[in-house]
Amino acid sequence: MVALKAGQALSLWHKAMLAQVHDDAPDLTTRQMAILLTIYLDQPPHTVRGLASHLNVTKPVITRALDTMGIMGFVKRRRDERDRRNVLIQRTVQGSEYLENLGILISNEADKVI
Amino acid sequence: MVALKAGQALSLWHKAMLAQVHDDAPDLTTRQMAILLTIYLDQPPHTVRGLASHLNVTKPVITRALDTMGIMGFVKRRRDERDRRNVLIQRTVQGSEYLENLGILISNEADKVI
DNA sequence: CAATCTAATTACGGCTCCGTAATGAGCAGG
DNA sequence: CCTGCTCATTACGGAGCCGTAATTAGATTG
Repeated sequence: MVALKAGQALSLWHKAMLAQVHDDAPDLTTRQMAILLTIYLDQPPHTVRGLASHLNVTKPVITRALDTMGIMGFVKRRRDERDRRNVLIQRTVQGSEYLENLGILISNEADKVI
Repeated sequence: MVALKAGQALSLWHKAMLAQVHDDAPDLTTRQMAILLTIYLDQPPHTVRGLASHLNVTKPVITRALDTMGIMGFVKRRRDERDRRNVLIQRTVQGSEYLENLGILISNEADKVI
């Protein structure tokens, strides 16, 4: 992977967005997507507070996003037994597959950008 | 620009999403972003009907997105004088700057992906 | 020139998200 | 134990987007 110029970056972004819109897959909001990717790409453990501070949003935003993505089956919650105030957010098979497909999709579109 | 593997693509996507969330710039929905990019990257003329068919969404979706992005100053409308039923969607300086910055942002993040 | 077709918009009811503020539950120190 | 603190969630009113259906305005055809 070498330099991606601004124009090519926009073109890639365009294709990826179009693919997302065309897919009638559930489309997450920008915040939800950022949260999901953080959960899957950054080192655990993940807590509501940690995610809120990392993304610089309020905690209810995280709670609601976890609710929504929990229903979608992309994440699940577990109580931290060492400090039961904490909630640990965990990955799921379904979430992994969703992101894997997304990665492939973007990668494929990148190949089409000269 | 050469091969972008799925994992790298996800990482890039992640960073771009995080940057979008951190910026308190107005964050567009996926559909709005797809519409805006189509207007700026594809050949004009652009009409409501054409955009709706290109993105495979209903016309009110386009109308509403144009309303919102019009208020933001990212696009403007003009009547087609040859067939006054049509509305031609046009670019603005502000919209160009917005997308230019977005392209640079993504490009910069791409540089950080090994 | 009336009937018909087409483009875009508006209307409407429903759903989701937002931010702020209040609430519930668990830990910790005196 | 009880007071204070922290973590997460819920409550609430407001705003935006959705899809379907109706509406407005302009073109077209016989």
